[in-house]
Amino acid sequence: MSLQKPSIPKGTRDFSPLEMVRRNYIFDTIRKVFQLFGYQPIETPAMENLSTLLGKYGEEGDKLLFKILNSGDFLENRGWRMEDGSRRSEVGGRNEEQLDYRTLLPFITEKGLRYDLTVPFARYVVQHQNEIIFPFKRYQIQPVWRADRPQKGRYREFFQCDVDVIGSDSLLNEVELVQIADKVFTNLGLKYIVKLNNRKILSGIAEVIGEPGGMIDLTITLDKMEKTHMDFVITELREKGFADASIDALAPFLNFAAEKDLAVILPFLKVNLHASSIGLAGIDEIEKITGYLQDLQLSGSVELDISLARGLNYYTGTIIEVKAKDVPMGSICGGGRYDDLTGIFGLKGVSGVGISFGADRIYDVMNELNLFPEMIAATTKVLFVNFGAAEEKFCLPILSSLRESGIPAEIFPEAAKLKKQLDYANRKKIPYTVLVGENEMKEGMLTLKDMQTGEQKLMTLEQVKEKMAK
RNA sequence: GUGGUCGUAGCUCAGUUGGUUAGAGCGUCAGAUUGUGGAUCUGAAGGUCGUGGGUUCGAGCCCCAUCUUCCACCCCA
Repeated sequence: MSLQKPSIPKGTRDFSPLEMVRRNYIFDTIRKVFQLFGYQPIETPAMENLSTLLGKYGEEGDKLLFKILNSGDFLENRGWRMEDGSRRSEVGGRNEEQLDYRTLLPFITEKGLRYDLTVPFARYVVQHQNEIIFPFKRYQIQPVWRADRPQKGRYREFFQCDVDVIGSDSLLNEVELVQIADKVFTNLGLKYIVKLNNRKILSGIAEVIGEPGGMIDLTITLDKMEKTHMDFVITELREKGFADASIDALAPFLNFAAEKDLAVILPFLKVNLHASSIGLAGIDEIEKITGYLQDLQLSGSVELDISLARGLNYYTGTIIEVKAKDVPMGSICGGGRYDDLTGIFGLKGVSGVGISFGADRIYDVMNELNLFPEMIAATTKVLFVNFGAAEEKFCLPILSSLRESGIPAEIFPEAAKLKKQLDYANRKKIPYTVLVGENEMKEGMLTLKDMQTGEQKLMTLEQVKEKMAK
């Protein structure tokens, strides 16, 4: 026993072989679908400059950024450590006591771990704009980090699988993203619901009720409709400073928040948002998208949910969220359109839209519903039992030959007791073992043992290969 | 960040009102059994009871702090 117990940071996890096999199954499924729709892979660094990250996710997002401490003795360099103990600071000419977190921050950290894949992607697009073929369809599967407090379906390190297309306004892209989600979840055997909304509709509602500047506050609160209820929403809006008249004007929308029938809610919105051109534009977009989707065979349902606000601050148009059926879990996939994310980095007028699959939540949902196929545990097909040095030498070329034929094979690395070696095969669920001792070597034959039935037979290498190939 | 919750052997968990040397099952290792496994039997190893303080003659048990787990809020995949 070591002196101190090792551990890993809060909200992070190790993945053991069984978990990895299952996670790879999810990643492979997703990756295949992305490629099927013509998307290309990229990767970006785990860390970005804080200037890239800060201010893109809202105030809350900034707090959840993992920041990386500068290397070197930055205290010494800033003159914060004085010989006489006076510890005066050169930062903005302020005293130690006047220093707060925000003032200090830029001096001790300038890098952070990525918070999502969309913002680094926008940065990437701007930096590589001359080599990119637009519209650029890319996918990216990498971990992201958030300094959140862990809970159900929430980790501090988790994988996102992003697909985005940038450089095209077409709503065809939105339609395609829904199709991608459909294909991924259908292939994984997951039942799902796609929820759609549009920031322009939300903006229109804010405008119509007389709170044009309150869109963000409104949407965040509206999003709680599903979890809580109307009274809660009204109370919270009042706390956020919405006028009574505005809240009264909002009431009809709240009443329709639960309405899922497009034939009912679309006409309702058209009437009630007629005074807002932006709101009407949003309705129009939703109508076009759902119009296309009607003709496609999707395995899940698609709904317009005007209480859906999810997504980060940079979304400007369509908002997409996918929830798993039959399991209480946050969204397992989400995204939307962002009209000017690259604008912040100096490339104006380029619109993008994308969604992100939460691999870890998908894993949790599939685990809970027992949706992982049994077969994917298979690794080694045949184990060569080790009887000693002479036998090892005899077996190695045979092993190579098997591997050449694409049969995963291994030899036990020590001439341990047979019991131990067979036990190893059992525990690793290796279906066959090969026993080669003096007799077999003399005859140039192999004894193949079926670990399930216990049956064993003397055969040639070719016969073994034939049997393994099945 | 706020509120609650959990932590005893590798794993799952007992542990009485605060009382001598902290237990069980599973797993591991060794042997019964030196080329035939999954079974059975025998034996062994394995613990600063999350960590640090405190109360007490005495703490796994009570108090405080801290870390971790899980859950809710905020927010989000």
